[in-house]
Amino acid sequence: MTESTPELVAAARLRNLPTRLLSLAAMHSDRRVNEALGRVDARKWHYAVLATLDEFGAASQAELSDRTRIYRSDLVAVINELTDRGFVERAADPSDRRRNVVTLTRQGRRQLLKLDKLLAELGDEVLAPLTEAEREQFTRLLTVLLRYHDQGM
Amino acid sequence: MTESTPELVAAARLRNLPTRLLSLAAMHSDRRVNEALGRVDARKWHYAVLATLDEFGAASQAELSDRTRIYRSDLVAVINELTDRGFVERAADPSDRRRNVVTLTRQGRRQLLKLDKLLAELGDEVLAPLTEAEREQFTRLLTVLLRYHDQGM
DNA sequence: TCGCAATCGTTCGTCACACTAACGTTAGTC
DNA sequence: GACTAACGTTAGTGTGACGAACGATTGCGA
Repeated sequence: MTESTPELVAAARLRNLPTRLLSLAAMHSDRRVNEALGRVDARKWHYAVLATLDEFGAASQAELSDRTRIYRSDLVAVINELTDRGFVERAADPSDRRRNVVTLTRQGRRQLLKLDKLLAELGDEVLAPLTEAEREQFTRLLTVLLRYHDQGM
Repeated sequence: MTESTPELVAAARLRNLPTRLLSLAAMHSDRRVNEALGRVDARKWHYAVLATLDEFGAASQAELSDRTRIYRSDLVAVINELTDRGFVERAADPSDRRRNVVTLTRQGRRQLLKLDKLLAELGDEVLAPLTEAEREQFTRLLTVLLRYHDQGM
């Protein structure tokens, strides 16, 4: 009814390889998130930008890129999409005409709240099999890893 | 000396989003793994196939695909690469001429041991900031997640 | 004050990866 | 002996991370 594949098991070496587990888990998680966001015509970059603007106020694209880890080149399209949807406004910075100032609109803030809820649900869904304590432990460990490698964060 | 970027911090909402942490951590990990394997002219699929053959013996490509999660279509190229390097042999299965039988060679087993060591080092490197107990906890949590979502594994 | 280097936004292109579709070949089934 | 299903293979799609180059602008040092 659900799956016709025999569901063969992987080799022990693979099952115990932490880098592989991490990769597979992230794939699943990403897929879920992308699907769910796609259903409301959003992408995770949208959320990243909206949340950043909400927390730090209007910013240049360079700053947004640094904070969200979105490449400057890719950020262009993201801002385009957000302006098309009326969630942000892009204007030339009068004090430095190389820059743009990206501003969160009222609709943008509303969308942010909507995505907040959606992503919270998704997080619960992805971490469903973990207890509350385990979830905290999990995010703590991930944070430690990121802080260590990536000097950012 | 190392980084010229100001290293801006991300928004709190993003810092606490488990799906995002997972994604970022996996990206870092994958990148390290791919780089390291690339330096010895390998890919992670190579390891997956070699390990599977070592553990379960000669197999058809369909079975390898099921066990390694590599798509049948992509597996073709992987087996090509491995035969080019002399690590596996591909022959028609006499008992079912639709299938191929993929066999691990002596060189293949040697390569597997080499990759074993390399990946163990990489695992240590990636999980460096975690204590031994935390590492076990981490892989355990990942396994729980995978087992829950993905009915395979 | 002039020239050089750096920064910003933008466009274009690349590379790898997950994933689908279609197809010829071969095996089992009724 | 026709139909269906599995196998390996080819080709193609979509996306995401990433790099190169460029015009416009700014700041800095000679």
